[in-house]
This record gives sequence, structure tokens and C-alpha cells, in this order.
Amino acid sequence: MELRHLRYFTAVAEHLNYSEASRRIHVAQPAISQTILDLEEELGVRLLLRDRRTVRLTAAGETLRREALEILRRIFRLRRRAVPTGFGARIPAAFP
Amino acid sequence: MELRHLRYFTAVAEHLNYSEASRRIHVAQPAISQTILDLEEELGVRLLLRDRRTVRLTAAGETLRREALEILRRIFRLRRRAVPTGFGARIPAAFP
DNA sequence: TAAAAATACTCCATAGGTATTTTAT
DNA sequence: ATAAAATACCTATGGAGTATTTTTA
Repeated sequence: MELRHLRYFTAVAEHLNYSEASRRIHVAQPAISQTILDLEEELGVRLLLRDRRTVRLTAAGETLRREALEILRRIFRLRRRAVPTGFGARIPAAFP
Repeated sequence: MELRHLRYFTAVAEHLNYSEASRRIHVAQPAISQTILDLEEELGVRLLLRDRRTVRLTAAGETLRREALEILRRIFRLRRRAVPTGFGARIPAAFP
């Protein structure tokens, strides 16, 4: 599992639509499809029910959605803190 | 940034020795070296001071270490919860 | 038809391995 | 002489794109 899996999954979980997620995050739909399948296989859990035209989260999917969002939020904060602010701040010694 | 970066970094942060980390996590030392460099470049922050024979964490490195551990812990729990227990439990509908 | 997910395939970027160099002790 | 990180180089894997198929409304 890599962050990529969580990113794609949360995008799909948000829109409940692979194609829409594809447009939003600028990743081809088949790549998203495959990544979700890989994630489900790795976890051994079905995350999304895609029957007929609708995509729905399973209970496991809903749990993962929350956790994944929290993790991605943490990654986001991490990166934000690290961004050097100002000029002299190339490679600062510490996070701001 | 992917979890790979955090995995390698925390391994190095734990042992303060690239070669030792390499042995522990079964990834070649140059791969670890390169991954740390990539991470530092992406974050724009130096994470480790490797002068002479010693590797030390910068303040940023120490901060990242804590955050990374927390994130990896969450990933670990996630995967643990998802593991199907027992036979019938192929692809369960929900996390236990 | 239309709209969406899955499959097939192809390609190439890159993760990671081996070998080497550099640096300090 | 040793030990460790960085660099060079090469290869194979797999991530991602285009095209197509399948399925259902």
C-alpha cells in the first residue's frame, strides 16, 4: 500500500464515480480502477460496491475513507510545514 | 511522497545508520540513500546530518520522524483490521 | 444509445540492485 | 584498513496512458 492507493481511493469515495474522480485528479480511469482493485486485494476486503451504475462504499470502505482522509491530511500538513517560506530559506534546518 | 519514503526514513532515523537500516528492512543501501535525498529535495528540508561517521537528525528530521511513525502506525492498524480472520472470511463486507 | 467500470495492450519512468567512488577514521 | 554514504550504471517492474469491451440503464 502506498499513498497513491489512498489518494485514488478517497477521490473515488468522494465522487462515487471512477470517471469523475479520474477527471478531478487527472489520472486515467483505468489506472484508478486497477489501483482500487489492487488495494482491495491487498487488504482482502471489498471497499466499493459497483453494481449497475452506482458506486457505493462498503462498511469497510467507509472506515477506510475516514482513516485515509486523516492520513492524507497529515501528509498535507507535513508538506506544508516543510515548504521554505521566503528567500534565504532554502533548506531550512527545521520546520517552521 | 509515498509511504516508501517514510518507511526508509524512519528506519534510518531509528538506527542513525544507512547500512544498518538497509540490513534491517532488506533494501539496498543506495536505494535508501537516494530515497532520503529525494525526500529532502521534495520537502526542501535537510532531514539528516551525515558528517564524518555519524548520522544525526536535524530538528526537521526529528519532527518528521514523529509524524512519520504516527502515520505508519495508522497504516499498520488499517492493514491489521482488514486482514480476514478465519476461512469464510474471504473478502468480508466490513472491517472486523 | 449513453455512461461507466473493467480489460487488454503498450510504453517508459523509476525503484532497486550491483559495482564503484569518496570520505573520514 | 575499515566503514559508511554517495554516485554511476543497468535492468525489470509496474504505473499509467490509449483503445476496447462489457454491462446496465
